[in-house]
Amino acid sequence: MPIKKSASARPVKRTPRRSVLSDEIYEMIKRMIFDHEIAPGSRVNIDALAVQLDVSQTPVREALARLESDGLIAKEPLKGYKATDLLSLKEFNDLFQFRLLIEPWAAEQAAKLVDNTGKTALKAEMQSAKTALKISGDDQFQALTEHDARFHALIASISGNQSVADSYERTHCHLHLFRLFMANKLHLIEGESRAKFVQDLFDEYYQVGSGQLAIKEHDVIAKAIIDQNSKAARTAMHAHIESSLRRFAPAAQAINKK
Amino acid sequence: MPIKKSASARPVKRTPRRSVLSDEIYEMIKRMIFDHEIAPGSRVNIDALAVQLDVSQTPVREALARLESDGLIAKEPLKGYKATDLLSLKEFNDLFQFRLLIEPWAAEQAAKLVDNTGKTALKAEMQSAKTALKISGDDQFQALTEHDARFHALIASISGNQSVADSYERTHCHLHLFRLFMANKLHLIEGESRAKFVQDLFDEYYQVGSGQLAIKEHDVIAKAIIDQNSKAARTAMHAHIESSLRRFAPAAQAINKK
DNA sequence: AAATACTATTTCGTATAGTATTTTCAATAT
DNA sequence: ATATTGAAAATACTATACGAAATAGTATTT
Repeated sequence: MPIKKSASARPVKRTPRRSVLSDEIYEMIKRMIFDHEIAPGSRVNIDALAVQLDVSQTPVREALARLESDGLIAKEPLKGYKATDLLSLKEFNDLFQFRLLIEPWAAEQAAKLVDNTGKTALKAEMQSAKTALKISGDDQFQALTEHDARFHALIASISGNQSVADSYERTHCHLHLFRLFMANKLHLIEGESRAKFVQDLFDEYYQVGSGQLAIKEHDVIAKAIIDQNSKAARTAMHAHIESSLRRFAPAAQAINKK
Repeated sequence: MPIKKSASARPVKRTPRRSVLSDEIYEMIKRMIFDHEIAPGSRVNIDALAVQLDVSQTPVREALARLESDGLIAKEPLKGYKATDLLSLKEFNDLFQFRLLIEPWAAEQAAKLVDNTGKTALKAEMQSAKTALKISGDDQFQALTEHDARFHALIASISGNQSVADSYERTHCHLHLFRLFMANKLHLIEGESRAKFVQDLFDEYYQVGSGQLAIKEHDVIAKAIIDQNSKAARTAMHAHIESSLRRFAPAAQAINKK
């Protein structure tokens, strides 16, 4: 009786991979765009990227094709891929207008349809927000951004309408807003002599002050949904998005003015 | 006096390709999904597809990656791609609910912002609708579907909000609705003995009757926009989408009941 | 200085080989 | 009969090398 070849060849028999390389690469590249490792507007060379990530071109190409559909990477035929530019002021306003069309409705629906699972998830997400507030430095803004993304996606999901949830996800608004924030920050750092001072003010304004405010607004929304008060949920979401628009507008303007 | 060099040097040289192969393949595959050459829910074999289209796997993979982002193809890691299933009744309703959130607003904005270029484009599109009504048979439904897709996309574009326009395009609603229609038709053909009779009724209802009705509704919307009557445009668009929902609902129900 | 020609780089697509995983299907056991 | 098992086949995934075609940059000529 021969020894099982398959067993001897793969003695440990590692658990089957649940994801494929191209998916990981997709996430990696998205991450690189997220934190300016790939700067807005910069060229993306497939070869170089493949070498850098230590994979072949095949998964990189698939990832870039998906990122193009997502609107995070732009393709110019025969010239290559480049990271999309930062949001123009118009795109910024358009994006928030779009969110105003779907998110207040989503919050309203969520309040109508939420079940115990949804309520638990909402409470957990708000708990994670409180944790994020304890972090300090740049990481705090990133943590808050990620909470924000999850919070809004969660509500879209609880609304029960997949089309709405998908359309929200595909805006990648948290990614675009974070890029604006980072670009603004980098700009300030390289700026005049008062850069450090301005930066500190900026940090305080955006991270601590604004962060706490945003989370307070999230709290109102979450409570309204948990109370199944649909009108209050809609109103609170509307107010939150407009408030968020006002918070980010200076950064969007500064970048476009530059 | 020398002959214009740029003219003499270039004419022989064939015009540079404006698109790359993977884009053409993307369109081809989308087309194959559109008219059930790739049936809903069926597996998509990359190898076979590459052979069939007479290209290598690379452009096919890029196209499929994009189609997955579009939600037209689903990927299961290590198992491969498959065409998405037909819309469930819930997805169907969700989709129309989503459209109700953005399209009436888009029509309203379009009426406010439309310029002469937009008015001309709207008139041209309505003219093409009249032409489509003259076609007979199955092609008519396809022609009407394509007009419908262009009409709604045009209004979203005139609204000036790129986020809104993109989100509409990405629903690919005309594609999904056409697939529902075709599936229903195929189902009827393979059905009972009264199939032919029912089919004729169906044709008349959906193609001639419904087609003319849809175009009448488009006319109302187009006129409101051209008149820059924003409230009327919003109302007309809202009514049209609800009317369209009612027209397609029987097909969506029939398929889900099957 | 401007047009042209040439070179280098890069993108795009092909071809192929190898590995990992799923699927198929028949033999075996329950 | 049903379920389990295990090899074989099919398929998905990744790597790699190469070549054609377009673009970008440089040098040369007029």
